[in-house]
Amino acid sequence: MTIKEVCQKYDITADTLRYYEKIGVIPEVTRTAGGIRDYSEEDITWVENALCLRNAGLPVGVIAEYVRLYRMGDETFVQRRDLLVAQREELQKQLEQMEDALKRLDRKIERCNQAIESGKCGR
Amino acid sequence: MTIKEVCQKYDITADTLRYYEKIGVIPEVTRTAGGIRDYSEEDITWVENALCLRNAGLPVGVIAEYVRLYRMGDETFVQRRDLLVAQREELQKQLEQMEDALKRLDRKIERCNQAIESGKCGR
DNA sequence: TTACTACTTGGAGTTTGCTCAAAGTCAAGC
DNA sequence: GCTTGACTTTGAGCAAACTCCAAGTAGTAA
Repeated sequence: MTIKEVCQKYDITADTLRYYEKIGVIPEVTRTAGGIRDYSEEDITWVENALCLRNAGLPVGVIAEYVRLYRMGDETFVQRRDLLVAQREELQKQLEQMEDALKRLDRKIERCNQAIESGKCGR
Repeated sequence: MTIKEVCQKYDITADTLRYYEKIGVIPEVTRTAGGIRDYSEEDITWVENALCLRNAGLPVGVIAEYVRLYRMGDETFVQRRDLLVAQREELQKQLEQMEDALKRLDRKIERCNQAIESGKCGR
């Protein structure tokens, strides 16, 4: 799969894909004889992993660190778990804050709607 | 309430509070005769509002726009509601992505734990 | 009055995460 | 063989959200 196909599939730019590879958010991608990226199934899986975690707000440095540990093999299971657990906690905290904000937005929306319905809007 | 007390209360820096005021994320704060900020109850409520929405990831520009509309009075209920609803949708989407990521982390953590328990770790 | 500290402002600097540009390389079609 | 277009690299540039700094002022304590 070419870089173009991958970025169309996931709606990201080729620059971002190359950037992720450069900083280790995904491992080095398979290349053709000519040096052109040719994403394998496994490469794609790494891309999906990276996008999922990035969309959830995990810093690229943390994801890169996880990938680095993963590629070091079986000795790093404990470190990997510790990293993952720490990120899980961060994410959980973030989720709670977002639920708070959602409630706050809902209350505000409700108040706006009441004002609009009661004809208050625009005097 | 002085700026120092406010930033201790909410664990943010005075620079951030001044920055929020400057860009309109909170309205202009009450001052003493000498020009020093003296946060009123209402000012504090605005600070809490700003922090809640910021912690949930809303851009400062959007929060500032809401504050601007709010201060324009009753004519802006419809615009305010539209802004809030749009942000609510963003937030909802983000929440779903984070839940996905949480599941992904949990699966990874589980796999690490199994490897660790089965003595695979460290050979 | 004189220190001293905490505040003030405006503006520059930092970090994160991309994003773009320049210059060169590769592969396919004519 | 030559052109074309998509790829390659390196490095600079950019936006968001702070964060820090310098220079000045305000209020208190001795």
